[in-house]
Amino acid sequence: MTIRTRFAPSPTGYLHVGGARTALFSYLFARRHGGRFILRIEDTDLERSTAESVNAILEGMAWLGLEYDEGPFYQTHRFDRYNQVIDELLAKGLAYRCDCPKERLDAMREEQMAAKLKPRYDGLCRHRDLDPSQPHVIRFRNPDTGQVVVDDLIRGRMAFDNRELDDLIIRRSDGAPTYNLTVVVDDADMAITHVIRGDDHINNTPRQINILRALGKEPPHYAHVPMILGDDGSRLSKRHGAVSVVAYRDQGYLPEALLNYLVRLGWSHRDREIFSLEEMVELFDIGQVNKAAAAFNTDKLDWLNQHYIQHADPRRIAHLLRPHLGDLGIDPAEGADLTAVVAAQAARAKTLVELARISAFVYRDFEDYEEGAAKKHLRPVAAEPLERLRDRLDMLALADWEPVTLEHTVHRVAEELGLNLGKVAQPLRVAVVGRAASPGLDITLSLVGKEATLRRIDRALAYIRQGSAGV
RNA sequence: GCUCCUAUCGUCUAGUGGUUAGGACGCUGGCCUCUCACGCCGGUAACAGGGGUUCAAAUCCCCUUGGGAGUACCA
Repeated sequence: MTIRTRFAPSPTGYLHVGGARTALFSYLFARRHGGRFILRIEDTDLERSTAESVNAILEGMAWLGLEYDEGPFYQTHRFDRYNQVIDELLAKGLAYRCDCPKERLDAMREEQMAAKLKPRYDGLCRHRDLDPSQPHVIRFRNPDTGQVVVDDLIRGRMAFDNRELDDLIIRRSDGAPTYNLTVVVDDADMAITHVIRGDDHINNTPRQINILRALGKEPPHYAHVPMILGDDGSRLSKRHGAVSVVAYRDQGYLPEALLNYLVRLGWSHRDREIFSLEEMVELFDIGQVNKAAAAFNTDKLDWLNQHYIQHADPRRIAHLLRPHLGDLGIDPAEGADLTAVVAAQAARAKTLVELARISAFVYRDFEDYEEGAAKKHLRPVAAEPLERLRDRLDMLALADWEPVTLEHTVHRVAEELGLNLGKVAQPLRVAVVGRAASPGLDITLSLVGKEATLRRIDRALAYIRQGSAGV
């Protein structure tokens, strides 16, 4: 039998990292076993579902590269089917109409809570024969004895007593079916073999199995993956910074970094940390997934992102970097080859945003010197080496403006002046970059170009003289 | 409240009765070095508590405590 899994988000917000991980696990499990991965949009809550959310989810999935084989299916397109099932349950006496007013239900709940009981519908309408033309909801007649046993792929055996459950509503008074009914009908109709979802659904599982059995279907296998918590161990929310997958993209994270981070949240393979999507597919084992919730740690995500920026094809990174440079008002077409810039800078940035920020100097003169750097390196003693550098560099032909010659020039100036290389290199670096950190000077100068280099050295010399005059 | 799930370094995890409790991020010492990174070498730090079972428990059982979820005409 072909393995079939599904990701079934409800479009009431963006695709967040917890949902993305659930989707990833579901995707990996299907791919690992040569099965099919299905996307289903659970939009039966007409009030809260939006088209924007659907788009955000689709966009997030596409960015991560989690391709689905079937779908997206929309539950709102399947109301006829749900009603057909509900009518069938009604006809078999496995469901019934109920017109209990909200006030009665609320009062009952309060009484039960006060008596330290679990709030449950008391089944008042179970044996009443209501007029279908009057407003009503449909409730599922849940078995009231016995228990439901679930052999969860992640948690092992879980048992629930039927007497803890009550008769849940499967169709609202407005005629719209509810989640616990639709999910069961769809999973059965779509021949889902493995339901992989967040563990917030554990408590729904026995109800769904009961409905499934009433329909004469065999339940699928279940795997409930734990939730993702915020940095501080509390429930993940906006307060913890980015939670939406697309927001990570906008902040300069690579999809492979986020996927790698998410897969290691709850799953591991020996001592290994780096996994491509293909490697995950090859090695993933749902039974190996951790049972406990995991806290999201941005530091580790940053480390992975830096790793991937560093090891990816610089041409691809260059392409992805363009919009971030654009955000800084820079068009890299008007300067050094962006791929060369990426090759020089990749090891220095945790995100593409940072990469753009530390590379801006290649394409335009910086605004101000970094305070500490100027104070330390652009002092009067730096004037002589800078002047000498300016002369020597000016003498270089444009054709000689390349790393080897440039490095040689800087070394020669240091020797001539009898100075440590650092006394020459650092003032030059601050003069050209504006800060005390950059790639090797040979590369840095070659990227910046002759004209801008000389211009910036002049600017630094003026800065030094101005500073001395003020003392 | 009730039901269910859950518990190894700060964080992510390895571990399935016998280990000096391993790795990774972070932090930190050093090497490399024209700076910053990268890289390399080293250090820091954990079995929530209490009872059992066993020759032997991080591993099995029970209780407590902590964390999470559900308890809707949300999904």
